[in-house]
Amino acid sequence: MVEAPVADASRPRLTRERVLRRAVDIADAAGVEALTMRRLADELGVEAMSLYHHVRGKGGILDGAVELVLDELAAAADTSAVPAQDGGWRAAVRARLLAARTVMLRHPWAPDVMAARSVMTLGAARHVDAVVGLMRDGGLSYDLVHHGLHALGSRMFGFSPEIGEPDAGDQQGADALAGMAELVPHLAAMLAEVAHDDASTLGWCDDQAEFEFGLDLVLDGLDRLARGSSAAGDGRG
Amino acid sequence: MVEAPVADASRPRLTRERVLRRAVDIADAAGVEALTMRRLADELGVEAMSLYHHVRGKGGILDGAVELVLDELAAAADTSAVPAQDGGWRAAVRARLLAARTVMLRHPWAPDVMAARSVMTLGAARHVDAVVGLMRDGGLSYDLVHHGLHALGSRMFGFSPEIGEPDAGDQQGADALAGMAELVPHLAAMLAEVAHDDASTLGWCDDQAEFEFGLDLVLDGLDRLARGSSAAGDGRG
DNA sequence: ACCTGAACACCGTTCAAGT
DNA sequence: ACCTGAACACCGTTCAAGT
Repeated sequence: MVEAPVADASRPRLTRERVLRRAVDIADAAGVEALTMRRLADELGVEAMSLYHHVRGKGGILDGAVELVLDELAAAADTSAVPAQDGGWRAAVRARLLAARTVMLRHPWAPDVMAARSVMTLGAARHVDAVVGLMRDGGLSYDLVHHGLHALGSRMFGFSPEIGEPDAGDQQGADALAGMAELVPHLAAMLAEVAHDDASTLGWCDDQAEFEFGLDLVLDGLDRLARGSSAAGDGRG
Repeated sequence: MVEAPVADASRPRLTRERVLRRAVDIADAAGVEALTMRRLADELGVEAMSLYHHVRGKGGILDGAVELVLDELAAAADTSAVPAQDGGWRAAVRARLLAARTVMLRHPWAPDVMAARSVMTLGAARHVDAVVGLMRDGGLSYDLVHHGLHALGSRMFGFSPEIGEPDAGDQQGADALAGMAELVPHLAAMLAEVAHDDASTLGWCDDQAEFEFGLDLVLDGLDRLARGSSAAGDGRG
């Protein structure tokens, strides 16, 4: 009746790999705030302290979980790669970042964790390295590539943080804005018109379309600069 | 010898305003993670529970602190406003977002809090409304303005989250990258060249210059689209 | 109405002890 | 080497009690 306390076949040996996989699963299903040492241990059929034998604490778990996501990203980018000559570096970079996005959409917590613990991990560096390689092969100078990485910002990893604009279905945000329509007339007018035009989405914004719009704006700008046709920044220096 | 317990002249009456101001001070000086109910109360010479009579808990404090920062932003944007006709909407938007940036640089925690608790507050809506107004007056359609807001992303509020690239003086990131130089050859080569060229900053990147580069890239792209000269996004739809 | 002290339900983590 | 239980030092917050 009493369960065998250790070396049970129903509880395979604890492993760094198993710990991190389960951490990703929890974050996917319930968000990072639900990813606690005690819950993670519990789901693995173990005590919280046992985890410390396989990972360097909570921080190590977050870093390791992100690294698993970045492995997924690398795999997705490989399978959806575009032939280099087929539209040039621009199409190749575009395809890679859209592939990255499909992975990040499966792990919405990953961007937040990457932002909070911004260290240059191997997985992140490899992704950036691939993009740098594509741009360089396309004839961009390292200097322009460098500016380009900054201009891409978080779009580099397939997402763009949406601040200030309510998401599709954000009823609370919609109500709040409606309540202050007379205080923000331009914004209210814009949203009224856009919401009316764009019946394809439930709410106001099609995140995927907006991501691609912003991405193309940056890639087009870089392409133009690479060709030397015009200078960005006539305002200052 | 014993201090008067209440109505002491050295302890002015607790007020929502005083609570929020002190919250901003703590976050500025020690980061958001140092902003706890107990510490905040302590610095105000009061018990933690007293705060609940003036704010709606920790969340209300964070929201209120951000709102104070946005008030500062509005004031800074007003004083550095550019005449509308002087370079058109582009220069006016540019000036406002650079003004926003100077404020956000004084409160580096604010972007994180805004991202974490993304509700459309009055202060945020007013800032966005001003930008929409400038663009609209410049002749952009509401539809283009809407896309433009998404493309600007967090640059709207004067910052751009830097993921994956070590900051200036990030020795740990530098060491990490040096250790995997052979695994990320393009990235290593780029950084070696850029670091050599750019002797003006201590580290690799001049954040202000990169912010302006990205901002100008987006504004130029929008301006070009408004003039109808070329389409962004030849890749898809 | 405003403020307090004790307590509750959580965190991540250290430590000494088990096998 | 691996896992455990109790404990520590924190959190935000509820509650009943004070003035």
